[in-house]
Amino acid sequence: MAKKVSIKDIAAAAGVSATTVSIVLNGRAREMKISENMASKIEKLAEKMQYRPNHFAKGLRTGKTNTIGLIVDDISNYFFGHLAKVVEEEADKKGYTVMFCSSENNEGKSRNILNMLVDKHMDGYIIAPTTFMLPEVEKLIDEKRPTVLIDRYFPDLNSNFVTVDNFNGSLDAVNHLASKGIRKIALVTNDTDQIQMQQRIDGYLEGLKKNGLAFDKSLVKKIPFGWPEEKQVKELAQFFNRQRAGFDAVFFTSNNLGVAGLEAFSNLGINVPEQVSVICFDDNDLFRLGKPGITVVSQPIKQMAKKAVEVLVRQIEQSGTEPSNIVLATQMVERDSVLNKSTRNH
Amino acid sequence: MAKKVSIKDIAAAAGVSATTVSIVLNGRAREMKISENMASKIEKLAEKMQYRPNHFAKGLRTGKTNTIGLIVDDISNYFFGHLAKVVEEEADKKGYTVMFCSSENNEGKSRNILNMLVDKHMDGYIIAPTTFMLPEVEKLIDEKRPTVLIDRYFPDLNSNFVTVDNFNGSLDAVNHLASKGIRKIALVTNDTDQIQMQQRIDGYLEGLKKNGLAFDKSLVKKIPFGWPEEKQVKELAQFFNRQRAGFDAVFFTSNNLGVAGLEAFSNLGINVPEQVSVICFDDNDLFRLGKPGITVVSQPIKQMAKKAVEVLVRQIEQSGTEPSNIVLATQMVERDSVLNKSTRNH
DNA sequence: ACGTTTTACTAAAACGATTTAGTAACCTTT
DNA sequence: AAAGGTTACTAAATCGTTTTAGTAAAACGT
Repeated sequence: MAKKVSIKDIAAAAGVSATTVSIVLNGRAREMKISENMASKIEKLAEKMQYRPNHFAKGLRTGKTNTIGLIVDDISNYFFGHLAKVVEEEADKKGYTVMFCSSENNEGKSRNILNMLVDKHMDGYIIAPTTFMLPEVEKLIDEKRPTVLIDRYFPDLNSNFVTVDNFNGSLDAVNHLASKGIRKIALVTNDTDQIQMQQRIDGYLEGLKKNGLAFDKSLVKKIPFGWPEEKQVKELAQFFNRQRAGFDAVFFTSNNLGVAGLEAFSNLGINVPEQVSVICFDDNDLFRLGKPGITVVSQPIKQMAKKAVEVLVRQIEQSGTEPSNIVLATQMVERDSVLNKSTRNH
Repeated sequence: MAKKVSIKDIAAAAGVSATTVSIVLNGRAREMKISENMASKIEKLAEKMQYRPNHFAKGLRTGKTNTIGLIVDDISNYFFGHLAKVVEEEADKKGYTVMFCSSENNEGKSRNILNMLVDKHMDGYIIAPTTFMLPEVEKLIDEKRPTVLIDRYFPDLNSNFVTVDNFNGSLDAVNHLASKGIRKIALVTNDTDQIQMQQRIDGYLEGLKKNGLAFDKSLVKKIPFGWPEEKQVKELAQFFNRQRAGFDAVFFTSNNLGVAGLEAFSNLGINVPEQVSVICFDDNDLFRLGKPGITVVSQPIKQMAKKAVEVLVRQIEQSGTEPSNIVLATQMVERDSVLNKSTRNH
């Protein structure tokens, strides 16, 4: 059971003090006027003795962990899973590991998670914040801890964030539907008051207005966040069934709502796009490869993650930079879920 | 800028020594004969002063982090994403957070990751090991670090693991196809020598044999692991095109191969199941909700994750338990991707 | 050849907890 | 009332680093 080698063991082996070893292994040999000979001797010894610095001791002195905390709603969600992957990749490139937690959009859990991460001294935080987290996030920023919000943000909080242009994305979607002669567009969204959802709804409203379409409250369905999928499907099936004649298209504001919606249509025997057109904010494998392909407003996930890590690491390594507010463009990806009605209408 | 409160601050406020405070806050007051009065006074003070123990100092003394490391191939993959989610949930219930890394089935990265995690003193490890990781995993176990392998394992290594019955899952798949009168079954798998893939292949082979079907080497396609999806699709399209007449069904040994395969069929204009039947090991949203629904051998992801955490935490908290080898059953989920040919043949 | 600078290091404190080895003061017991 | 036990604490060491404040010896400038 080879005992862990410490800096002292190396010091003893090299016949010098721990200080010298520490200096050399932190690459400050030149700066601290340690002789070339001694430096390379120590480096070789460290290598040979398989020295690995003790993370706790180092952290205790320096406060650094080389770890960033990532908080998302749900790691198993297509969007967040892919986000997380790129965050991890990019972080790794810059020498950081990532600790992730799912908030499940749950008040208690959101808070606990953040406290836990702070206790564990993350060097920085990338957070898709739930609305409950406002006080905690505020505190984080007050305390000058490097933080980047992602996917959504708090309008009244001056923080780093990376989002997409939700408003124009939704507007594009409605314009697209309208351009195909569709006039009755239902909206399926969730009941969180997260800003990105609000913006998507606003985009929808603006789209209706711009295209001279009436807003019909009965065509808006809000699904409580966090419901299990089957429950969402049931609820949507009921809604669709009740409003059957009332709409020609449905705009879903998130990819998991879209999935539930498609399942509901399938259960009801409603065909897409023959009986109803569908468009969804955010993409996934099902939309891309399923039959029919679902037309979506796709988000540049990779870019979002990359930017977030970039901004965060910059902030970690040279604090005091101004908050970056990054808003990326979405992209409409036309597939087969929207039927052209304009021939009929015009 | 409120300075962090330490145990000493509380000690000072309570007029006692740091020792006493430490004892009380670790719940050992009774055991150590600290008076009720003093104990509750200290607890109240800790609360009021918002004391949070320093993770590094604690770790330095005790070696514990309350963190478990999770290594998967790719967190954005449906299977691993869902696995990770449940791991996180279960770990959270038991007071642990999880740090995750994607190995990307890459030799260098696999090793680095594991070293990094060990450096950061995870209390335990849940690993979907790449074959390269054998030496590292061996070392982990030698050093008595709590470790559970998941999804796959090393046959020659006596370790905890949680897998599914890959052999019988595949056998079921082939039996199912055969029962529908299908006789020419192609196999699409990857080129890793991970045991779960090997077992799935073995199950396929056994299935052929049991059903009196000839093994045709030209109907087996191995896709190099880690190729970008488009490349996989191209390669598969080529393969399918070349062997067009040679097979009636394809058995995919993993869910991402299945996705690529469906895309290839779609690109070639080949219809499932009219022109080719499809069955896949492992499920996802596309298979479940796409048209046609894909018949799959589904894995009990939740259960796997739960078991893994359970076994790991047991090992962490009372070391010296015998390794658990847990093999869970798979389940065939019949959908619409397999055409019944038996009426024609018999 | 004298004072100053530079070189090449080191001793000890500090980070914030836990743990070991005590020790007064009080309480029993005989 | 002396011996022994219990109660309710504490001082100091320790974990493994980094950092501050040195110091002896060599080199340099004049």
